[in-house]
Amino acid sequence: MSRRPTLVDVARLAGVSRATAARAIAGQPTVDPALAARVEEAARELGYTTNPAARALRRGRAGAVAIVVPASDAQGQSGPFTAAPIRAATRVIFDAGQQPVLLLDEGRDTDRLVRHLSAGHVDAAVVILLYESVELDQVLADVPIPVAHVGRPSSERSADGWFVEADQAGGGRQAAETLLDAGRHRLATLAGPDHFGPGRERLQGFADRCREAGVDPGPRVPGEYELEAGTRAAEELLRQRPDVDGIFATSDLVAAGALRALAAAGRRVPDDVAIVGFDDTVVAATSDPPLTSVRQPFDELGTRAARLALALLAGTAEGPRRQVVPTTVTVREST
Amino acid sequence: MSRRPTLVDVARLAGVSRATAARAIAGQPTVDPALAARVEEAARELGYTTNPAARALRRGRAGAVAIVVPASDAQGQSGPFTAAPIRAATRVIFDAGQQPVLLLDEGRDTDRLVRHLSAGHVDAAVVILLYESVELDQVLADVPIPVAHVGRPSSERSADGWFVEADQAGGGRQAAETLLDAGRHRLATLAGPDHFGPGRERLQGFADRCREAGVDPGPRVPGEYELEAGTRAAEELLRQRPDVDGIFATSDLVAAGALRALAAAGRRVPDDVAIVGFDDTVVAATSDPPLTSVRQPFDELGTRAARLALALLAGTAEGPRRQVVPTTVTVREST
DNA sequence: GATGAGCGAGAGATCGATCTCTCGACGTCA
DNA sequence: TGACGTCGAGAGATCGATCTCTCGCTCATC
Repeated sequence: MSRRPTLVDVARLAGVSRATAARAIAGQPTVDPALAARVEEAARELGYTTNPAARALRRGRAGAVAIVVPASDAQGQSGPFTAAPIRAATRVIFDAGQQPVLLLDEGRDTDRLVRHLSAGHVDAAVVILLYESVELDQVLADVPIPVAHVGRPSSERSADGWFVEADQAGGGRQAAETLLDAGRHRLATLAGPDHFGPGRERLQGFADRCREAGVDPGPRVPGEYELEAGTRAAEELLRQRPDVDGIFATSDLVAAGALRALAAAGRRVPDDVAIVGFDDTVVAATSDPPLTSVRQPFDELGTRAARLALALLAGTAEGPRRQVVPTTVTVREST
Repeated sequence: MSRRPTLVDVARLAGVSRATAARAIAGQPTVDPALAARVEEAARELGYTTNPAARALRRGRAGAVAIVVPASDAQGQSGPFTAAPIRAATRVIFDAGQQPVLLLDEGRDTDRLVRHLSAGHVDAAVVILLYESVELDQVLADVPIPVAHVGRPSSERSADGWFVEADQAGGGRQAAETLLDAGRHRLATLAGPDHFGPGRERLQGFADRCREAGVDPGPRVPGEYELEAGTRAAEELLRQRPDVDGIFATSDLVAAGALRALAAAGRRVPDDVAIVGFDDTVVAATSDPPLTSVRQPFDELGTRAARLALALLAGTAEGPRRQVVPTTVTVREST
């Protein structure tokens, strides 16, 4: 019979009691080194591994941490954005000896998610709020386990939660600096939808930095975060400000769309017009010319949020309840 | 005190024994309906949920299924390819009442992965082999839990495993048909690296279909799956076969790169040259013009593999050990 | 030489659900 | 009316690790 060996088997083989075997394996100091060695040897010989379920039951901890992700558009936008923090968080959680459990927030049926998080399946959660996921943080406020969020609180109600987010305004400032450093002064911005808070902050940061430099941030043309929308917005922009020489698009897709309008209008990039995108996605790398883009530190966000969740679980969390991580600029050929 | 309610609490409140309460909650038929109602009422009142650890211990099942993913290039290629099957598998596993546990295969330290899969943390595994992950299927052959793979066996040794894969050759055939239907007969292919088996099959399928139609599949220009490589390969192709009017690129990135070479050479797409990509990634959607591309059924693969893993666990798996799922063609403006 | 401190190890209890075994009650049939 | 069968429900055992409590031994000190 090939039943999995238990601690009893190890103890028997080593000629000690269960308690001693447990102590030896846990590495507790109150064990005679000779006995500990015997136990370890026995464990190795039997191929013993501790039964996670038994440990979980006794300890009252599941030994698992959830990663909650918006499931909305698997193919579309959020894919590239959520993949990085998911992987980073998974790595941290696994390295901490916990099971990373991936949970999808399907939008509808949030109840089920909350129930799962409350039922003892996991000890803590990392919640990725980037894009979509409307007010999930509020729903999760009542969950009886520690939660670390990637993204920003959707309202005051979740102000007592823990958050890790990218410095959106700072990213806007970096975009401004990039254009200013390239000697551009006739600027303009291609905005996203107004309801998207982070997008507004990017623009705010951009405008602030421009004004600090004594430069007019220029007109702000609104639109959706889509390629065609970017093309249309850029066409509109060229009508409003034909002499534009520096554009900040708050999304790579919009920037890529804008490139087409510029090419169609006979403007050379970056000679006539420089353009900076946002997010540094594969689209930025593959557009023609490749886009200079502001990169959000998605891995870093995931890593920090996971560490935060583990620290909350251990009761050792410290520092501010909102961490802001700086963005960086990936320079390519559009500036 | 706010200890989580246990079955004992429910039983006491309902005035029955633990055993009866357990039976009632499990929905077993051998319970007086009146008592069952009382138990359910009590459970609801107390907010009882069964303790997963206790259940796992008693049942000898962890109640979790792993999803193993290559961690290699989080930012790069595999991101878009693995995201879809991950999500699909996650959904299926969660809907089956199990915890989806995400595990990264970091390449090095495969031992740790194997140990985790063998230690009782999970009851089964879905392993995503798409791209990279060399021979992971062989390493996992000895894991004592059922494993369902997405992708193909890397050798004969893993022939007794369970696999779900996309019909690569079929995809190549579809690409050929798309070009033939568009009336193109002066064809050529842009290949990937030779060691990449699925890429070879795509070309084989393409060539087979061409020959069936009595058309020469044309020259095959090799290269890497990268944008610049695509440009260079297309330049070479235009030298080899200046009159080409239909190109099959075995990757969207290569196709997108080729578009640049074609544009530079003054060829209009699709008027002068039609081109079909592979994978239907965001690059296909955002290139200029947008690429017609062969789409691999990544969600379907993930869904099927997860269902397979659950079936293997339940002992109800049937059908062939290798399932092949057809690709589809997403028609855009390049053909 | 005796007492106390300190340390290591064993026995038993515990975590909570679930499975098995047993028993009691009721109904049916001879 | 008595014996047997059926069905529902309770008591206890069990899964395996770990925590607590207690005991015994050794060494040091008076």
